[in-house]
Amino acid sequence: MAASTLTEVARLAGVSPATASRVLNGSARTPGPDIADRVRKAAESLGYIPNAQAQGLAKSSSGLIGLIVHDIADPYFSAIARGVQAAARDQHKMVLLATTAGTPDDERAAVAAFAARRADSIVIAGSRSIRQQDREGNAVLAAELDRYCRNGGRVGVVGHPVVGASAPEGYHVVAVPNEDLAAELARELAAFHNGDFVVIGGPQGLLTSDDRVRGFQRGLESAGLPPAEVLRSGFDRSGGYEAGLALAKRIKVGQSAASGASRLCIFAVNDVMAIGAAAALRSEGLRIPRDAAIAGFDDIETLRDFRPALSTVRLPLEEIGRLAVPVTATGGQAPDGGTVVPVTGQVTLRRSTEAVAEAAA
Amino acid sequence: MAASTLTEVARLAGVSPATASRVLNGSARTPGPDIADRVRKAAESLGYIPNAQAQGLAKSSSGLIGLIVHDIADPYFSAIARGVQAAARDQHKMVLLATTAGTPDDERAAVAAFAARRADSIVIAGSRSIRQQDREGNAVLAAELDRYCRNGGRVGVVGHPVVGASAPEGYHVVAVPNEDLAAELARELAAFHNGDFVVIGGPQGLLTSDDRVRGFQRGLESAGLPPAEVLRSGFDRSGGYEAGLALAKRIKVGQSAASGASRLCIFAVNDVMAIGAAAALRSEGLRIPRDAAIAGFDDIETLRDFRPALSTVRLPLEEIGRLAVPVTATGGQAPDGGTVVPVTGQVTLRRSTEAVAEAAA
DNA sequence: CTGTTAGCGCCTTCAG
DNA sequence: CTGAAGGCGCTAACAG
Repeated sequence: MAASTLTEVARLAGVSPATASRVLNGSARTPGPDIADRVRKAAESLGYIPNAQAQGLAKSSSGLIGLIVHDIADPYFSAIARGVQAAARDQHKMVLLATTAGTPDDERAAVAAFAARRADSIVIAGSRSIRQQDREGNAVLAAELDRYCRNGGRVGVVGHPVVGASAPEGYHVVAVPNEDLAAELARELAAFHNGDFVVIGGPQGLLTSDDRVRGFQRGLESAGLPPAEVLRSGFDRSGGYEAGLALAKRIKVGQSAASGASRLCIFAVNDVMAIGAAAALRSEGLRIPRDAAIAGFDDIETLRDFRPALSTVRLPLEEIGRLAVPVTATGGQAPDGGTVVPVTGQVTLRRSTEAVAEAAA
Repeated sequence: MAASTLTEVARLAGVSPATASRVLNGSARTPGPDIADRVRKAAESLGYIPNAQAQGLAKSSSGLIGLIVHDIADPYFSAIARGVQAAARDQHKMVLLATTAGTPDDERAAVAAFAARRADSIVIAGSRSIRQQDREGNAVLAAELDRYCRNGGRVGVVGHPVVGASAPEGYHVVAVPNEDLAAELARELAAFHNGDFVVIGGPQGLLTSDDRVRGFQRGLESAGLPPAEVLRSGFDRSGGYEAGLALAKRIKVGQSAASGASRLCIFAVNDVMAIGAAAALRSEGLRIPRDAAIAGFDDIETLRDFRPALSTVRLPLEEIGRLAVPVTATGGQAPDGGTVVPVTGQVTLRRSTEAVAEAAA
């Protein structure tokens, strides 16, 4: 027993399918009140549910928003996803989810799949990469996106424009001032921290990571300090953990050697990495902020109860997700192309970078 | 410039649409090697992307899996979502996301929307509720789901069967032994904890919460202990926080009064609540496990670095998500109806419930 | 093995 | 204000 169709409803109501369509789905004006009522009753009694596929085919639009993330279980992405979901709801659309682990080729496939489903818009949340190994992948992805745009699709990007994209009018980007915020963080830390600085960065070429590293260095410089050493690792917790392990050894050596060894200040380019690094230090018997200061970036909600409270840069993740959804021409003007929406964050210093009594050693 | 269609590809290749369809999309056997090649080239050069809506309409199936969660930013749900996503990928399907805050009426709407899109299956991850205020909502939801099943849809449910559902063959449930696991947790805690027990439960009527509370009480009983007092609060962090605040006051009073006041052991019915409660205690100057022991449930990954490490019951969340996706008849047998897949968890005792040196006070 | 003919369910001109 | 007709892009029975 398949779901009932519009035609069945129309027959039951004794009207034509066209009329039924007009009353049940948004048309100019609902026909004669009495007729309309009859149709609605018929629909009700049959438990009629319009076939969105058919509607989409006929109108060539789907009410779908495609969302691409690296990993939906990563709190950074799930926070953004919440925002996207909220925006989708406001637009009376649904969210189609794709996870790609950041692989350009998977992303391309996701875009193609979204295009196949005639998604009204696509939101790409993952950080862009310009690693050598991703060169070709990026090009193909850009081509796919361009085509999607040319066919009338809208794409929203969090953070950076898509590398190599060239359909100017289709892209909408939420610009996160990663570099500036990282610089500010560095300056604020430099104001009272007087030991060395170390950065735990993600893989070189990951734009978000690169921006934050660059910004941090710039901040140090503007505070009259030399650039920090940069450790490279994975952009996730385990990356932070590994780097943390390496740093822990170094710290311990330093402590046992010169008694004047200064306390290290570690900046991990995102909170999850920072937590990993902190866990590593702890596992080596070191304590924060006593033996080292540490700061992250993002201000992940789930991590706010972490102790010592993590210094970080607060990003309005949910808002970012909401803003990343392009406004498709539903009512008024045609969607303006090439939009850039700026958001801002806030340096948030907490316990993990507090100064400690000098006489620790 | 709309995307190119199969007909265009066929024309360019000099064959009929049917033939083109056969080679480009999965049919019995790809026609003549030479023809096939020609078609593929044509498709390539046009950048042809099949219109999934049209395919769906023709085949009446969509390659979509609907996922319903309370909140995608909640780590419990995002972990499950990751599993669902993985299963979807294996089935070459995409995930449609809906978030409902647990409101039966929103859930009903989501089911209807999924049905409209002809989702091949629907996964409901949120806890069921039998609160009085949800009675009617549940009934309507059940009706909607039943209808969806009758029309050939498959539904997978995490935890409990849908309240009031009655299309036996369509439902597939991943059975989480919440009650048994909570009982085991209680027994293990009772083995070495000798103070009072308190439970921070979610709203009465939330099945998952109820099960865990009941199980915990049963475990205490089997250990020869009286039942624990149960505090009711929201099923989220702030619920745990509020309850924690109340408990903190109580603990402090107890400590200042009789010197023999025993240490409380708090069981919050999920990790997020436990973290909230712990934060509350801390904000009142209390320390864990010194002033109170605390345990949660779920073993949320992001929370594993929390200190003191939280005792909890490990649930294979991602696996649960993966298992919750009904296997639709893609290759072999018709999907077996009314399946119940059991999963299991594991009591995991950590620092937050450790015994402390007696002479704390 | 390929081409032709019908729809899938709906929306949207166009007549009446 | 309503009904009839055509088509959205594709697949699935039939013919040839």
